Order: sequence, then C-alpha cells, then structure tokens
Amino acid sequence: MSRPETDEEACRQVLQILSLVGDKWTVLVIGQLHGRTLRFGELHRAVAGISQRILTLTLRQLERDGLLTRTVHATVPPRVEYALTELGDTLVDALTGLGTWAIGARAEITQHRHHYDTTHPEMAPDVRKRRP
Amino acid sequence: MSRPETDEEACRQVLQILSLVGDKWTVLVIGQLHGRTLRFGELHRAVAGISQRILTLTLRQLERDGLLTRTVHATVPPRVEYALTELGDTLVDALTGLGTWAIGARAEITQHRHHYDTTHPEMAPDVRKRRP
DNA sequence: CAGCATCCATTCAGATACTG
DNA sequence: CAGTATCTGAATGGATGCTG
Repeated sequence: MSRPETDEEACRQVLQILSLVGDKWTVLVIGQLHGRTLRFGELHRAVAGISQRILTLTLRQLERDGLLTRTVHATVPPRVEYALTELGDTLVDALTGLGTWAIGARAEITQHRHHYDTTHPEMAPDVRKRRP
Repeated sequence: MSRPETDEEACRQVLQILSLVGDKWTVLVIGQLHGRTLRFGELHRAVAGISQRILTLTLRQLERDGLLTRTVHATVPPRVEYALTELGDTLVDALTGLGTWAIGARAEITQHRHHYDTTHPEMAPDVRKRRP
C-alpha cells in the first residue's frame, strides 16, 4: 500500500511550497522575521547580501501569499514594518523540521560528496558545477 | 531570548537543503523513489515532463550527496536501478512534514493571493509574474 | 536501454542610479 | 527611508540527435 494517492498529491504540494520558499532568499527573510517585526532597512541589513530589488520582490510575494503583513506608517520619514502572520509562523515551524534534518545530515552529505568526487574523478563535472 | 545562534545556524542549514532539493524536479524524483526501486526509463515515465538530461543530472546529484544509489547491471540491454538510501528515506520523512503543512495551507494561500490581486490591482505585476 | 553532447531560449539575480 | 527603474551577465531548463 505504499505510494497511495495522497503521496502523489503531497508531492505536488511540497513542490508548490518549495517553489514558494525554495529560492535563495525567502527562507532567510522569514527566518529573520521569526518572532519579531522589522523595518525594510533592518531586514536589508539583517539579510546580508540581498539587494533591495530582490528583498522587495521577496517581501511582496510573501505578502501576497499571506505569510507576512506589511504595515505602512504615514510618517516622515516613512516607516514600513514587516511581520509574519500566523500562517507564516506555522511555515517557520514546518521548515524547522527540515532544518533539524539538515543539521543532522550535513556531515554525512558532505562526506558522501567528497567520496563521490574522489571515486568518480572527472565523471560528472556538471554535477559538481551545480554544487560548488 | 528569541533568535539564538542555533536559529541562525538552522536557517543556513535549511537554505543548503532547500538549494539541494528546491529545484523543480528533485522532489518529484525522490518522491517516486520513496519505498521502491526504479529503472531510468521508469523514472523518466513516472516523472512526467522531465527531460533525460535533467533527470540524469538530478540523479547524479542525489547520488553524489548519498541520497540514492545507482546500481548498474552488466546485462544486455543495460539495466540501471535507482533506490533511495537510508539517508534519502529520512529526507523524504522530513519533507513529508512540509508536505503536510503545504496541504493544510494551500487553500489559505490561494485565497490570500486572490485577495491581494484584487485589492492591489496592478500594484505588483512582477510578483504575479513570478507565480503564475 | 541509458545517457551524453550540443545548442537555444528564457529566466533571474545583482549592480547601479534615481525618486516620493 | 523605502522603494522603483533599467540593464546585463550568468545560470538553467528543455529539445534534439547520437552512441555503447
């Protein structure tokens, strides 16, 4: 009874979420927002290396998906605050599970890679190219 | 005491894993491999729409990371079988958690998107463009 | 059957410069 | 401060054709 319809379905759902969260920055952003509210500039500084454009797009997407709220204070200078919604918080929780796995598996994966690279000398440069 | 070092660290780890698993096909492939062994052609058919090139690259990467094994049977015609390793199985388990979240949140997210799109008419075409 | 080599179109991140 | 506008190089995915 392995691989029932729900597995199939779950797989597609995961895919959706991964494409939603799978880009380089989204996870970092919601990670910073976990349990606190930050302004645009603060986020920009907190997520080292992100460009304004990408940060803006990332925030807009998360806002559109209902994962965070964007609050504009009509002051001078302008003040815009970002915070996770309850839905966003639950996503963080869900991702935490993956994070735990990642921490536990990291060493083993690194080791496997090294072994593979030495065992299969120049067999798959493309593969390594994709994971520097 | 929110956001201790471990959070920071976990976040990077998640990012690693997401970039490892976050592409369009990897999840589908390991999803198909969950609990069974498949040949290249079977996988190619099972994961509808994937090209041979991408399937090959995806499999190589997973093999390199120690998430699946590639067994070549020296027969004619050649027979190559792919199966998840124990590590790969644990990844599937970890992803299942995310899948569960995804299924539960899907409706709400869709609803939020719709609301956002009607509320912010042409405010963020780029955002919608990124999520058709 | 399983996969590699090639080429092409597209997407996207990132840098830079400008504005309400 | 908090974006928006624009441009460009790089990376990727996908299609096609060939081979041990």
